[in-house]
Amino acid sequence: MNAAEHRLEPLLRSLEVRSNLDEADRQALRDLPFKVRTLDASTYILREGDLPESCAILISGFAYRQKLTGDGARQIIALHITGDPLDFQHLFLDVADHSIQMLTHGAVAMIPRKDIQHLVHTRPAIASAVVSNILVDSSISREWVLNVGRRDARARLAHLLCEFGSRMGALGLGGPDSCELPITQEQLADATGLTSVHVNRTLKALEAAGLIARSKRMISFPDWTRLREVGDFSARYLHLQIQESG
Amino acid sequence: MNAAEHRLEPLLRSLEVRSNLDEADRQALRDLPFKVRTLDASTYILREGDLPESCAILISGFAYRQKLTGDGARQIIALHITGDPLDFQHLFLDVADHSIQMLTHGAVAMIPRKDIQHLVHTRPAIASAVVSNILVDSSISREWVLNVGRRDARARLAHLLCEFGSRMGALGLGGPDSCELPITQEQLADATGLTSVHVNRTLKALEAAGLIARSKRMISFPDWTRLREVGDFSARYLHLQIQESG
DNA sequence: CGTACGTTTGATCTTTCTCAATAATGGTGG
DNA sequence: CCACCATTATTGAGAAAGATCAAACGTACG
Repeated sequence: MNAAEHRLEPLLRSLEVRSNLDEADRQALRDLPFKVRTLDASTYILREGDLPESCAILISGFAYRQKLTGDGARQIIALHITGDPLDFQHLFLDVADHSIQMLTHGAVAMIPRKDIQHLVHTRPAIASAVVSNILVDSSISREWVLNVGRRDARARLAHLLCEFGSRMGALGLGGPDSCELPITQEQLADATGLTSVHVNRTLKALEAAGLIARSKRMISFPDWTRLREVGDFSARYLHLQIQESG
Repeated sequence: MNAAEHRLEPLLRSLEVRSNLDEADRQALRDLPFKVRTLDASTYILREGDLPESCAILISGFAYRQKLTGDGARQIIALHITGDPLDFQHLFLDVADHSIQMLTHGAVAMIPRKDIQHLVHTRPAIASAVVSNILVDSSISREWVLNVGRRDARARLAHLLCEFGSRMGALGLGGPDSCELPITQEQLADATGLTSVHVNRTLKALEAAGLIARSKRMISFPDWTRLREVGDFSARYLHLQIQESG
């Protein structure tokens, strides 16, 4: 990363995956006031029940959304990567209905609600980008319901990995056949509605079948085509403007 | 229902559950051009891959959203009741990423995209109501991920029934302890990620425990408090302005 | 070099699925 | 109103995916 790069540049890249902004829109976004908070892994960005007054944008690292059942079981609801807006929801709703936590060390830009609201009201292209972002998050949630509800462990994990790889690829993070995946097997279990033990066994099976390879916090996809088949993955629901191989 | 009632009145009631509209907003909505389509149960309103040019509002009956896996397993992603907008998503995105079907016989009002878009651009309160509706659907999807991913069959079904009862109650459809539930056990299975056989057994168990009672297409809740406990249900994620007992 | 966290493995148990058959139920034409 | 058909609900028996419990193994880091 260019040391002099504007801190909100990842947000622009993320929005421009799906929406067209002109130079004035881009500049208006760059001119937003914001505070950067550097956060360690597992720090809460937002807690269920909060009434946030500013909007968090993930400008480096990874994060996730989660909900808990009454008896403490955890479900990860979404994964987020550098550039993702985490909080557009609270431009329109008051109470947070879920929590957001850092997955890795990273940084977040906090932008006052009213400043983004002002841009949304004055710049149609930005309003459209904001709502599109909200809608794509919503589409991903629906796909997760299908994934958790109707696919077996093998397909479920393969699908999750395909989604992650595709989204990383669309943002230019990670090469065509490998990317960073800094997540524990327990978190993977919480994202897929499985047990960490079963995730471990299923991951090993995928690896033995030559569909993935793991090392440290990286994952690679030696046979992307077959991984997509196994995971029953089609990228349509991600609404990427350029439909890629994944 | 008043025979002379405007056909879009259910939409107004639905939006006003969460958003404040003034009389001019209401009139602008009533003045929208639309065509009514009467539809039988299981008719498709929208298919995955479509590029809809108009926006469907459910003005009577029930509908559901669904996605299919590659090998034909079905997951119901959302249930919709009279008054629900089914298609606000396509004011901003082009390709449908899931299908919508009628659950019962009913009717839909089709409003041209551009006419709603015009209202959204000129009436902030309507824009806010539209986006809030989208966000609440999104919140419900997240809760469904948790429900399907981390609750056992008993809790999962109880939760779904609580959600349905609460939403019906919020719209004034159905009394405090019973409402219409015109859904087969197979559809209930597809909504919860279970099998119809298991849904049947679980439903009977809930009934034997005195938590629900079924007859024809009605369901009643003899012990709402305990049903909420069993279903681990809290209505926060529905973002109802008036927090009710459910 | 020890502690904490994450991964891996084995053995056993449970929930839920699958397969298969039977009973209700609702709607239809006569 | 009745006989018939299609759909939906119910029940039983057996199988399987995944959970649970418990322990050992690696690895990073202070």
